[in-house]
Amino acid sequence: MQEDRLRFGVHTACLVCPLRANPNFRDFTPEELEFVRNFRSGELHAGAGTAIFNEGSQSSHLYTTLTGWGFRYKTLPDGRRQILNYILPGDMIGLQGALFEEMNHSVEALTDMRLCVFERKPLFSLFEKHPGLGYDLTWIASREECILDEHLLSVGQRSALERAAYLLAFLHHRALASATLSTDTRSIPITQAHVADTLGLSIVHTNKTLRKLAVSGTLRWLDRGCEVLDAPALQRIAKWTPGKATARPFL
Amino acid sequence: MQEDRLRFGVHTACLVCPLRANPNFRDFTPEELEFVRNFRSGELHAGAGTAIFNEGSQSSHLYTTLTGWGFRYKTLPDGRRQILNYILPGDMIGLQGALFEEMNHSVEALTDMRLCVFERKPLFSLFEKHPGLGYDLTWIASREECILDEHLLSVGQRSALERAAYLLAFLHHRALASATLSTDTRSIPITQAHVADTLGLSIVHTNKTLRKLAVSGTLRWLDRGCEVLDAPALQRIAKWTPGKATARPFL
DNA sequence: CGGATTCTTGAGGTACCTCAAGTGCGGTGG
DNA sequence: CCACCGCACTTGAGGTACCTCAAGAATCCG
Repeated sequence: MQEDRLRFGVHTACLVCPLRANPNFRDFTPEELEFVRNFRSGELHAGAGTAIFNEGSQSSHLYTTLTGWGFRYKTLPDGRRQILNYILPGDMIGLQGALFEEMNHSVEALTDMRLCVFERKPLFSLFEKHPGLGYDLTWIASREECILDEHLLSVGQRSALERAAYLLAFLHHRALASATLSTDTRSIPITQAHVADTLGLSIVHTNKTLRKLAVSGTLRWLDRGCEVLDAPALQRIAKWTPGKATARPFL
Repeated sequence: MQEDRLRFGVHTACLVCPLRANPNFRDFTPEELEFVRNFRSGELHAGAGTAIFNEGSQSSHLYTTLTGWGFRYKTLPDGRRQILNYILPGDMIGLQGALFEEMNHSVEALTDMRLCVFERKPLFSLFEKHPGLGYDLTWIASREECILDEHLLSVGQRSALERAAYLLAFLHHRALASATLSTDTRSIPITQAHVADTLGLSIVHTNKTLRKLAVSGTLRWLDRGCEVLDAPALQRIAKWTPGKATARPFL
């Protein structure tokens, strides 16, 4: 929450961008790379627990996640919180704030995060000069929509057990796809309170539900984290299968 | 559901497009209008109840809604259905199908609909030749994302009464914004089964909840339709306020 | 007029909630 | 070093919001 945990770092070149090394992401043409390098205005470090965006605020920046985990959420006036989606390396943050007047959701860092910073203003020139990148932005927005569709199906129709299984299968799948699990701690860095606020369940019931999954051997709960042991079993319980992955655009 | 209720109509010019006459939508430049006219490949009439897209299918077309109501939904293997969002005049259908391999939701017509048909293939040239229209597509995808965020908050955190109030306030607001209420029948053309599948509630409980709203005088339920009598009251119950409207892009 | 669909209402069940207490761990300060 | 605190997780007991089953009334359609 503390603003002082946000700090801007040195202007590292895109050439050493950890995302470009990842085969899950698509390559830029040299011209595109050059444009993005200029578009980019710096790097930001956000400590775990830091607020990156607040609902209702205006923003002159947008970010691409380089490392770390975060989440998007909305709240009701009385404090009820709904987590909308999680943010992993390669994900863009704040596109809504760049297109509309203000953000209508908040973003918080789950772990320490490294973010690539872009100015909001030259966004339109991106569409003018590099139609391919404009296309990518539409692609990115559409992909987020797909994920939200699936979450809505989950919260609206699935039982507590199915929902929990879906969420962890989903996060596990995404972590693998952005190659954060193999390199990093191998566990998903969330608390049961996060799971509860994602699934629309109480913390108590979330705990009992996760316990069931743990005794069935499909996952293991650690302190403030979860390790998925049997992803196919979780997918079967949730009646969910991940979509086929294609080379993702980013930035 | 019957395919024979889908029929392609004559190629009416964009010049008489009912959306362009609506002040809620933004104007095209003459060049953009000319491009869109060529991009457009015809018009489609879909009868009430017709399936326009099916989850998992591939599509070579995308549509913009000219008149009528529809809805997007996903289902689980055992038949549970989640309605994701409603489709009104000016809304685009099938963008996901154009960007990804296949559709991951279905679309069905709620009333008779008139749709403007576009080919999927020349979509990229839209980004190349008219950056402004490419920007608009990103805007449109982002707006859908905003709506889904709010729905997710609703289904995950709001009580049955709040959810119902939110949904009807939301639909009422959208109908006004696309000017379908004043001209048309003035009522929202859905059944209580649709409301139930949107809110993640059973039909029985949905009925009892809507009844409460009806006796409090905020709405009236007609046969297969709903008339909103006191939109501000619904918004207060739901703890929701519509975002400020700006001139919307379309096509 | 009959059949299908939608809406309505009651009665009983259950999945999830709230309240309440207790454990274990990591961090902080004396 | 230990005492303390706060946070995350755990577990039990009782309550309630919503569900399922069932049946009836109203409306539309062929």
